Amino acid sequence: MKICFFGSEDFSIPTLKALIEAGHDVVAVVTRADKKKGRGLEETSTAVADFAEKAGIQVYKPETFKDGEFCLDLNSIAPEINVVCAYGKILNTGILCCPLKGCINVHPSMLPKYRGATPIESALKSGDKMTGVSIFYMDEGCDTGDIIIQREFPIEESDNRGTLREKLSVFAAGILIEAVDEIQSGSVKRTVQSKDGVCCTSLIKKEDLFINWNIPSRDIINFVRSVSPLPAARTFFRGKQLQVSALDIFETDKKGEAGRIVDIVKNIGPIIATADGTVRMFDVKMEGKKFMSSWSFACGVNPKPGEAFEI
RNA sequence: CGCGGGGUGGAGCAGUCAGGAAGCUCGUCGGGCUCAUAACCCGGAGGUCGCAGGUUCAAAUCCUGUCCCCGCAA
Repeated sequence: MKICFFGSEDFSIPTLKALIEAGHDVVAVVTRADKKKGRGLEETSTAVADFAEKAGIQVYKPETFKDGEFCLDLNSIAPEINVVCAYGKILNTGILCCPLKGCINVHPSMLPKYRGATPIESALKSGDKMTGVSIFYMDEGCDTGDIIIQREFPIEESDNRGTLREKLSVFAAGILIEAVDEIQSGSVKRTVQSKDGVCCTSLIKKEDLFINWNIPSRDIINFVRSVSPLPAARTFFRGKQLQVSALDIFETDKKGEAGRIVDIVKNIGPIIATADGTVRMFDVKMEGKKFMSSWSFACGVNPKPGEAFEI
């Protein structure tokens, strides 16, 4: 199949790779434009762009679709289908309608659940035990199109955003190949999305990264893993920002108001009160430092029971 | 030249502004207490204070250069 691939993140790469390895003719890769990024604000291309260039595929980095310029390019490329996987931009009608056999998207959730920008994070934050991957025909709406294949995937207790994204990216690649094969052979079936269980997700804002200690332990733990290792959950201690990698419930008799340290346990570190119990931290990162164990943090900073983590 | 923080015994920090004998919480080694202990007490080992120059009677501390790490912002 002659395919034009749209993707911008690490998540996109296993899918792109699978398409190439399955012998499909990936004629072009479209990725987000280079951005100034990091210390020193150097222009950085996406991982997808680097991968595609190594594979010798033509790379496009359109700034916008509004001027119709890229649409002309795409028409001359004339792919049979567009495959979109974590591209990061909304495609307009011109792009969607260009390929004869349609435009399909890889979405890491069981649609119509968790439509939108942060399906993986939302599943973790909700404490779900299962999530999945949906391959669907794109339409004008946001993740509302007809489903081609949908398959469940388990979430482990130990998973966080990083590990689950990685697993799902590989899982998704396999399913996408099946979907493309069905399209190629003409055996593809379309299923309209259920009207029930619709649920939309939005981007995670910066202020959403701060830990609210005044909710149940389980919810805090799930929240922290939904943003770990990046962009990482934050809290404040003595006016300085701390990043926290992971939390777990730690039973103790000591009590305190939410956010306060109730005890310092040797080789574990500070024990912190929540709305309904107490938790421990694993690794923490202070401003200007690298991640260190919670116990190292306790050795260096010497927190006292009664002190509070804020915001 | 986007803004900022940091590199101090094995770990994590303080000390730097107002130069003058290397500190704190741990770990480690030896001894003691104890039925016992990851608890407690006593004692010891371990550091060219990132690297290179400079100022000074004297530099972790001031000046210059250099390498590495991190946060913000995007």
